[in-house]
Amino acid sequence: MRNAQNTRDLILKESANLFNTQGYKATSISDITRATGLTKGAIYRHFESKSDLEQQALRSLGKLMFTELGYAIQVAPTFQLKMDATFAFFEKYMHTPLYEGGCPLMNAAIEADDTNNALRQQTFNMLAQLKASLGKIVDNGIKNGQVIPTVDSAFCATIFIATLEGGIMMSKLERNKDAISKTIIHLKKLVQEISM
Amino acid sequence: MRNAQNTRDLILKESANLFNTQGYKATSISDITRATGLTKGAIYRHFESKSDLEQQALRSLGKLMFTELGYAIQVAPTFQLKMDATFAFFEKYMHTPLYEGGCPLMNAAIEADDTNNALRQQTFNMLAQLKASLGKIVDNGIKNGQVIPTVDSAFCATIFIATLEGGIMMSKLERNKDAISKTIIHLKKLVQEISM
DNA sequence: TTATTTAGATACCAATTGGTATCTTTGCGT
DNA sequence: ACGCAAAGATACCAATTGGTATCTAAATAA
Repeated sequence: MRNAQNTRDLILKESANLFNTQGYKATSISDITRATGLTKGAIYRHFESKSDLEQQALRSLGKLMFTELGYAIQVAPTFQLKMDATFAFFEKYMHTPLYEGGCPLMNAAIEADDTNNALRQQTFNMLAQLKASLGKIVDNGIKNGQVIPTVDSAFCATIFIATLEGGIMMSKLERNKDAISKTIIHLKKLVQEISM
Repeated sequence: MRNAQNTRDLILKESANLFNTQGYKATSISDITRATGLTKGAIYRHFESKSDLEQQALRSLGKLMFTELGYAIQVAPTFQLKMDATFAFFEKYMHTPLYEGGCPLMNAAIEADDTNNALRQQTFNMLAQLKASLGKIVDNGIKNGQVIPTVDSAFCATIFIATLEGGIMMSKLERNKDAISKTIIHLKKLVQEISM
């Protein structure tokens, strides 16, 4: 055929981009036809409904994010370097973003109210995964004698995520790296404090 | 007449509520007629366009926020108590919110892309005002010998805002106070560190 | 080469969007 | 009591929404 997999990927990629920049509700099927050069018929052949497409698009954004971040963390050998890699990943949202429109987790979290429970649930899971990832870095740091043993890994993970996400939000609004850079400087100090 | 000011206030209040919970683009004029019990005719008599209403609604949310926060800060006598009041204000988003839907600054910041420049500009100004407010607390703290003089007030303000906003986002998504509470504990430690 | 499956295009649908023109009602000043 | 201006209701508009039924074209299997 005209390669179903390729067009599916194209739809997913373009719609994910639009959803993450304009918002899920605010992006129409027509927007997606324009971005892909396809027609409605093609889109509805590959996806059951707009809601289905939204969920799959967010899933693909999440996969992209966790793949990239996970790799960056994995290749860094020590606790401090793993944290540096994490910070670098989030700072990248400003100059060479993996996807446009900022952090898909935050975007979906803000938009997905009670009217879009599927999206909310998915975003909730993304956050849980991110917390687990960062928590594990700290826990491994403790195991490896790089982090003070009394440190609360879940607490740290929450602080890291909240601060970074808030920094991205501010930097996106102000259209410069100032806020995210400051938050990272602050978090690096925190990393120092819990290191041994 | 049927009290123009009252209906204007009603429209503003209900639309602000809807905008802040569902989003600006996602809230239709019909939603607002339903919430107010008025008709389109009434709404378009008081507001030029939906965009006009959006801006005025955000302005009223901002005013509400800064009035409440400003007062809480003002009545607190010392640096540390002013910061405590600020934290308490943000923590309140979870149990007895001043308005539904979380922080209007963050909501508008995430939604207002390049397609809604009026809203973006306004949100930008709100953030600047918040940064100035918190920065001033620190600066006054320095003047009054309550904060270490070498502390960078703009830096602190950015950290405070980013961390709090990120915490609110997480807590709203997780539907419990865990994240915001943790971020506040963390920020209080920071306050301690810069105090003298 | 031909038949069959299937990817994608076209043309439609009712419902909803933001917005407007017009009509009715209400309350105030006289 | 009455007239008038303002407040709000009603009825419409074209454009767009998500979604579907149908049609055409392309690729594979025979």
